[in-house]
Amino acid sequence: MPDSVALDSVDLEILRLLQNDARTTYRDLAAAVGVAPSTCLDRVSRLRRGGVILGHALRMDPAKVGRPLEALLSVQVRPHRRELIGPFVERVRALPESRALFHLTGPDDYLVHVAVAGTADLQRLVLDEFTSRREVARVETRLIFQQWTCGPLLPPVPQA
Amino acid sequence: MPDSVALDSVDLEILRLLQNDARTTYRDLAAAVGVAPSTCLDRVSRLRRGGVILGHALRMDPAKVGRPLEALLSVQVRPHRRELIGPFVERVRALPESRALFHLTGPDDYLVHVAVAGTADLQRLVLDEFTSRREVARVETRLIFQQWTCGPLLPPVPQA
DNA sequence: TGTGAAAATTTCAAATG
DNA sequence: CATTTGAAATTTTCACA
Repeated sequence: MPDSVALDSVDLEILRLLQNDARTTYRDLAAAVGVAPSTCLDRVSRLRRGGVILGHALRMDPAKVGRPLEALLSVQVRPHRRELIGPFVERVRALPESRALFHLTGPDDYLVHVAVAGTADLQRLVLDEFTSRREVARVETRLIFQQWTCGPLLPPVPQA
Repeated sequence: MPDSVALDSVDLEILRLLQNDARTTYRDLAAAVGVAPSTCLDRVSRLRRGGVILGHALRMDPAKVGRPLEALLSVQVRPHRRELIGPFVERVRALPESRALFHLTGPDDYLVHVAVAGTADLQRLVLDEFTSRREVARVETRLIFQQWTCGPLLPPVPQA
């Protein structure tokens, strides 16, 4: 599978519309883009097969399911070797509190985005699932006041 | 709209399945959960109206659209006053490179998740869109080696 | 890529327990 | 009164032009 995929203006417009609402019908896509619905189906199938579209995700409000507090945990794993970080990553991913996990450059190796019931739940999570582990050298906790999604992801404009 | 919503086992199972694949049909949901398809439609409509389901998002691979490098930017905005941070947030959200934006506790006020074409593009972004701004006091850049999504978001288990 | 028809799904009103 | 039934409306899907 090639690293990047050739996308024409029809593909780009379809991606833009689907990022706005992933449930847009082929009929509506077709009307907006100016091609036949079956062409939209073909384009979307191609984008899926090409790996441009990875899937469809449900956007949920964590607060509405009893997790009104979100936080980012910066975690140092020491020693930072493969035999330790593999299990660490899988354990973190399996936590019901985890929303996303990043492996980063810099002094803090991992960033974990979590959603919890409150500060007590957050304290329990940090103490029981992170700092109590031998491979976890340090955890820094920052609360999320607010978060925003951003505009559609599109190819960079070629610099002149 | 209430802060949280009463969810029975049917709702929870539907949410779990839809988080796994948001395109699961009502027919398949119904078969898996053990109710009629129309009941699934009713439950999902309710979850949408109740704000539990915020929408359906397309998961895309940034690398496939010419943005193979991702990074997190920690940004200090000084002075941290409403009349400065409102425009800052809107400008950042409108950048084609921005994927997500967080307002955090701690010394770094904002975290910006960006996807760029390469290190040159990242340098341009940091210099032209962040450090050149008067209200931006400091930017710290960390590259993302790898990222993972996590298991389904479900209500916390009541502590005994 | 479009046409048009078949298959599947979504949606809803009425019936059911 | 939430759920199911059953049918209509819509969408998805595909063979062929």
